[in-house]
Amino acid sequence: MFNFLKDTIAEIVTENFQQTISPATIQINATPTDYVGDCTIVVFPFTKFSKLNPEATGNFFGEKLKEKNSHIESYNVVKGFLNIVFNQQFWLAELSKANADKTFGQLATTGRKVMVEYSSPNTNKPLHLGHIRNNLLGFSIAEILKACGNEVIKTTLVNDRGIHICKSMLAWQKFGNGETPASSGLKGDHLVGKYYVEFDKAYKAEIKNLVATENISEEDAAKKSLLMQETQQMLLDWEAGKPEVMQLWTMMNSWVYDGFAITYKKLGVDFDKAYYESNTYLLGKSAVAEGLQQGVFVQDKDKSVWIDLTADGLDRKILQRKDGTSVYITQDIGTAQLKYDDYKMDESIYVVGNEQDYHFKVLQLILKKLDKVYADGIYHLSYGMVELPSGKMKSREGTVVDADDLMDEMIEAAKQKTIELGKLDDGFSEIEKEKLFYTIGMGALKYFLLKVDPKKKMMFNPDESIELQGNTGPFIQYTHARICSILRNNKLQRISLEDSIKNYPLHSLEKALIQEIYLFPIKIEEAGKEHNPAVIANYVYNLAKEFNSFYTELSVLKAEHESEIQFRLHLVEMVAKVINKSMKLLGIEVPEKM
RNA sequence: GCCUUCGUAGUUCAACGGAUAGAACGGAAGUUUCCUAAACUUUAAAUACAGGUUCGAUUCCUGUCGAAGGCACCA
Repeated sequence: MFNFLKDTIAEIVTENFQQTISPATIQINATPTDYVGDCTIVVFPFTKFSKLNPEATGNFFGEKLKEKNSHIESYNVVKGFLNIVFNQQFWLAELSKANADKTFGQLATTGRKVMVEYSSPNTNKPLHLGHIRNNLLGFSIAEILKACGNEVIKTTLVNDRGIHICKSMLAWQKFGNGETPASSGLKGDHLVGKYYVEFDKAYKAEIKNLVATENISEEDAAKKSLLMQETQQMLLDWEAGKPEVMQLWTMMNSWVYDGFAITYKKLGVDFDKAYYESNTYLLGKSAVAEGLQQGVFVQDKDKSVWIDLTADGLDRKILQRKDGTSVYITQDIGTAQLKYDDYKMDESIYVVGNEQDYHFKVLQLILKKLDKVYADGIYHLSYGMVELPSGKMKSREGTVVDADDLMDEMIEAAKQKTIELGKLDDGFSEIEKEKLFYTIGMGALKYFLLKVDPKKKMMFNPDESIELQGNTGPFIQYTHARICSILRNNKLQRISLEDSIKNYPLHSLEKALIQEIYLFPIKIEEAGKEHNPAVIANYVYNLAKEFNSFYTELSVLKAEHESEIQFRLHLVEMVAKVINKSMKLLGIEVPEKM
C-alpha cells in the first residue's frame, strides 16, 4: 500500500542517515478512523538510526516527505505513528485514472503460467459441502490469478478407480436390480452414492454377524468378510481389464459424470483439462525407477521401495509395495510430471484439504530430491474442513450436507425471502424471477464459504448459518442493485468526470469511497500473493458498507451544484463497477435489479 | 507414541509484531412524506490459562489445559 511513499522514505534514510533500508520492510497502513490521516507510517523502526525519540523521528520524516512529495497536504504524529494526509488533487487524480482505465482491476501481464488443480472428485459418491468449498476456492483463485496477469489453466484430477469405486459397483450389482438414473429418477452421482452407502451398511451387518456367530474380533471378521473379498477381487479384475467389470465401471462412471456436470454448471465452475486417475495411476513406475537409479530411493529385500526423509524431519515413506504396485504418492509424482510435460507451467497449485498437508510436504520434497525443475513451483492451497454442529461429515454413512440439496435449499430460501420482502411486484418475468432467486441463493452460499480464510476450518450450521442480511453476498448484491437503480433513474449527462470535479471540497464520505476504489488493484495483488479469495470478499464488503453510509447520509441527488451531482453519479458508477469486478473474482453474479 | 494446525463478544468470522482488538447475526433502543429499509444510527458484550522476548504481543517463544487433523505397504 502506498509503495511510492516507501521508496521516498528509503531515499530519505539514505540521504540523512547513511543507511540503506529495503522499502518492503517499511510499514504503511490505512489510518484508523479515529485519527486524522489517510495512511500511517510506523516510525518506531527508524528511531534506531535517527537517534531521536519516536515523536521527533515522526516529525522529521513527515517534514522531509512533505518536501519531496507534492501530494501530501499535511501530517501529524501520534506517539510513533506518522499520519499522512494527501491532498484532494491526489485523490481526484487517482479516481480519474481508475475511471479512465478500461481494464481497471486487471493487473499487468506477468508472462507466468499457473495451473490450478481443484475439485478432484471421487466417482463413487455425489459432491458435498466440503467439495463446494474446494470448488469455489479453486475457481476463485483461478480468477484472481488471471486478474493478477497470469495465464491460468484450470484442471481437475478425477479419482475414477480404486477400491471405493468397486464398493459402489459391487453393491449395485448385488442389490441394484438393474436400477438406472432413468428408471429411478435419481441424478447419476446420487444413484451411485446410494450404493456406496448400501455397501457400507451391508458390510457392517456382515461384520456384526460374523462377530456374533463366530465369536471373533472385529478385526478378524474384517479379514473374513466375503463382501470385502469380492470387492478386492473386482479391483483385480478391473486392473486386469476384465470386460464385464470394465463395462460396469464405464456405465456407472458415465452416470456420475452426467450428475457432476449438472452440479458444476449450477456452481458455475469449469475446467480446461481433466486428468483421470485410471490413466495416470501407473505413471509412478518410471519415477520409481528414476529415483532408484539416482540413489534417492532405496529398495528393501522384500522389493518394496522407500525414501528416507528422516534427515529432513519427516518419516520414511513407502513408494512402491512389495508386490510392485504403486501407492498414492507415487501416482502423484507421476501426475506432476505429466502435467508439467503438458503445460510447462511456472506454478502448480493444488486445492486440497488440510488433512493432506503432510502428503504435499512429502511430495514436494521428493520432487526436489529428484531435481525436478517444477518442484519449487508447487503450492498446496490447503483449506480447512467444513464442520457441522453434529461433527464431521461421513460420506460412507451418508451423514453429509449434499451439494445439490444445499444449493436448492439456498435458492428456495432466497425465493421465500424475496417474496416476503415484496421485491418482485413489477417488471420481472417468470424466467427472470427464477434466475434472480438462483443468483441470490448462490451468492449467499458462495460468499459464506469464501469470506473465511481458506486455511481455517469453518463451522456450518445448516439450520441457521446462511443469512441473507449483514455480511453476506446478498447484501453486496443488493448494494449493487441500488446503485444500478440510481444510474437507471438518473442518466449521467455528457459531463465527464473531470469536468464534474471542479473544485468543491470533497466530503469525507466521498473521499472514503475514492480511497476504497484506490485499494482495488492492491487487494487483487494481495489476494493473488496469498492465494486467498477472502481478501477480496472482505474488501468488497467494506466497499459496499462504505457506499451504504454515503448513500444514507449524503444522498447522491441533493448536492448544491449540478456538477457535484454529476460527480457523485460518476463516483457511484465507479463503485458499481468495482463491486461487479470484485464479485466476479469470487465467481458471484451481481444482479442489476433485485 | 510422534508430528501439524487451531483456542478472540452468546454465535459465526476479522485484525503484515502497532494506536482505544473490528464486523455480522442474536439482545436493547431508534430511523421510511426523500435516489430500492436485504439498508442506516445508537448501545451492552471477547483475546483459554501462566510465564518469557521488546518501545509495543491476539500475533513470536516455553509450559498447562482444551479441540481438530496427520503418521502404521488406504487414496
